[in-house]
Amino acid sequence: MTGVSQTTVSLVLNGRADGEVRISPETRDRVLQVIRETGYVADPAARGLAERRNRIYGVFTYEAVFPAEGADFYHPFLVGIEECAEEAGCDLLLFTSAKVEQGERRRIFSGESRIRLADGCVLLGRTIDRDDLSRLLTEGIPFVSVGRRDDAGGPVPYVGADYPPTVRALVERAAALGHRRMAYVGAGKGAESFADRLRGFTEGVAATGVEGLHLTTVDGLFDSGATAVFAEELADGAAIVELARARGLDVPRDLSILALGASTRPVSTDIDFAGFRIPRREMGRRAVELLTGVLERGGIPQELLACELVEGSTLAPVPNAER
Amino acid sequence: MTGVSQTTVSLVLNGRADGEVRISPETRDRVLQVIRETGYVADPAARGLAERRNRIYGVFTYEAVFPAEGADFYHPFLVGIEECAEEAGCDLLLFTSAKVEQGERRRIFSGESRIRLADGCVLLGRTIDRDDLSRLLTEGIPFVSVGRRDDAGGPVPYVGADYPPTVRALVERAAALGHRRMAYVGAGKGAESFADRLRGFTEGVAATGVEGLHLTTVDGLFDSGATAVFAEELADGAAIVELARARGLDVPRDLSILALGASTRPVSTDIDFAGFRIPRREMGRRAVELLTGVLERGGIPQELLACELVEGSTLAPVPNAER
DNA sequence: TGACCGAACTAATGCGCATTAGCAGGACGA
DNA sequence: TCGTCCTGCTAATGCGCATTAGTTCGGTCA
Repeated sequence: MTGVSQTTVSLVLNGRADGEVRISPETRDRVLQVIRETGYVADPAARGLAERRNRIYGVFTYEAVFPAEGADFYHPFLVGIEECAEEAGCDLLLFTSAKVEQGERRRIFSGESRIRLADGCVLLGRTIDRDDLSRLLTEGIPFVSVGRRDDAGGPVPYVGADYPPTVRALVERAAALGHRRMAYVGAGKGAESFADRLRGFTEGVAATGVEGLHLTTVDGLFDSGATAVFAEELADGAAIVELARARGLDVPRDLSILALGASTRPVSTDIDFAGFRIPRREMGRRAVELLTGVLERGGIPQELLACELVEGSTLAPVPNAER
Repeated sequence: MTGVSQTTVSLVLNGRADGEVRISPETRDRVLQVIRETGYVADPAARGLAERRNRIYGVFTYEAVFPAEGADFYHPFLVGIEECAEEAGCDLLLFTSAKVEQGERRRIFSGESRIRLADGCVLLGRTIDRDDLSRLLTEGIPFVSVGRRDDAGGPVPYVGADYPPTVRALVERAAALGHRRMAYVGAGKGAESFADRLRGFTEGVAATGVEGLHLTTVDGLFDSGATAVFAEELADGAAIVELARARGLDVPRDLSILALGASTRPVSTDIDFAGFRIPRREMGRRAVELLTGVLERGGIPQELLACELVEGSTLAPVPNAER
């Protein structure tokens, strides 16, 4: 339509009137005019193939991004991810095609993995398959995990929540209120986040010189003599409160309960737990920022963000305690 | 590595051992073996370029897909969309790059529209720009709107909620309870959904022979003598309840209030309104199904799904009414 | 007048795949 | 012995762009 070559249009479209190549202003205007009239837009797929980048950030989750029911642990992360992707001018790709079989959870590398459609990828999940992680590393696919991850055949890029000092601070806070016997209820392993929380608890106990117990389940909790309980997740905390009340105990007068972070399981409680706030939105934002950095400069970023302590109403001084 | 051509690998990869082309079982197995060993996966971008399809469904929303605050009107739609995309084996692309300027809402065609990255697109929004719609039509981009849309230079493919008969049924229900003077509060235009609700109200009023008023705002509502109020949105209903109570009115004893569908605005109320349930999840699912149909067979599907009436606790008989 | 140069473009190539046409070689029938 | 057909494969092309290496043409200068 303009009588110029495809090359010229491409050049004009990308504003490449710099040193190497030159286009006369008249030609440029003419091309731009036609582009405006016809509403021509370069095919992003072809552009991506040639440029070797698609301006797409992938978001991988093992479960549905949009959960059908109730409280959504991952939502705040996604809010941050979307905000930051918007600023970066990238689209977000949700790997909904990664379903394996009915009932099974998604897999990053399942058959025709379409992960390479994205320039890079943000990984979301309480745990992430170690094989998936190590394959991502060996294949050199740029990614950032939301949540700290142990090495998987090499260091994993992540932005996590800094649980150990946070939990430790909570232990110290409880100790300052006179608690001398505390219990951590939860696996303390499996997910990195659980291990980190238990570690913080252990450190805090050591630092304050109080007695610390680690119980895998609530069994024996009420006979343990603990006056402060650290629940691994919010849902655990809610369950413990229920049990305590059923035994006629008052929370926090008779028993203090601290919930370590939000819950990855659906839970409905309006208890204002003492504990901390995971900076989920910030983590999402930061993950995208780090991913952008990885794409531009490479590297294996590893960051931990501080959690904000929450006063709550489930932590009280030990009555008649000798301070 | 196998000593065969790229063509052969492509053929094996796609299981194209049918009529036209044939590959000997030995060769096939050898190729598959190497594929398994190396973990080779075809580049989806190149594949997309050649195949002219990406197995990506786009999701366009004018606001953030993951809203930062509170109640999320669009979430249930997205649940359905994700479910169905998963079944179709497609990935979902969120057009987060479509941001124009700080504070402005997204636009479908802004500069470098990347919408063609998707094979087709699902549109979500209370209203959708008419120019955007008509351009989608003229450019022949496959899409399905969630929510009925008026023609925009041609019929628009959509799956909507069937408001008119639903609202009409509510009017009849109110009439059966003795209400003889009813008011519709809301613009009744702007969005197709509002127009449809008002239309249903008007039809219902005509069919039952009661008096019907249309008020754009709540001004004058309490002097109108209406005993049943139809609020255009949930948020309006909540506001009206507040106002009524402030005037010392009891809902529903003194005034019945019906909320027409959920709210596109954030609202926090735990009132169990009489009204109906918009089948949002189903609409999301159906939109993806229809989009798949459009991609395979073309056409302009237009569907309306029935809404389920909700009994609620804000609709009561008129006291001392002559039935 | 011819060598040289820069400005303004374009031809050609490649990105990594899918697809089509065609080729080599063996079997088979006449 | 030759033509034909079938099997099993590959060369070549194109998808729509970005990019590189020219090419053309009109000055400029010696």
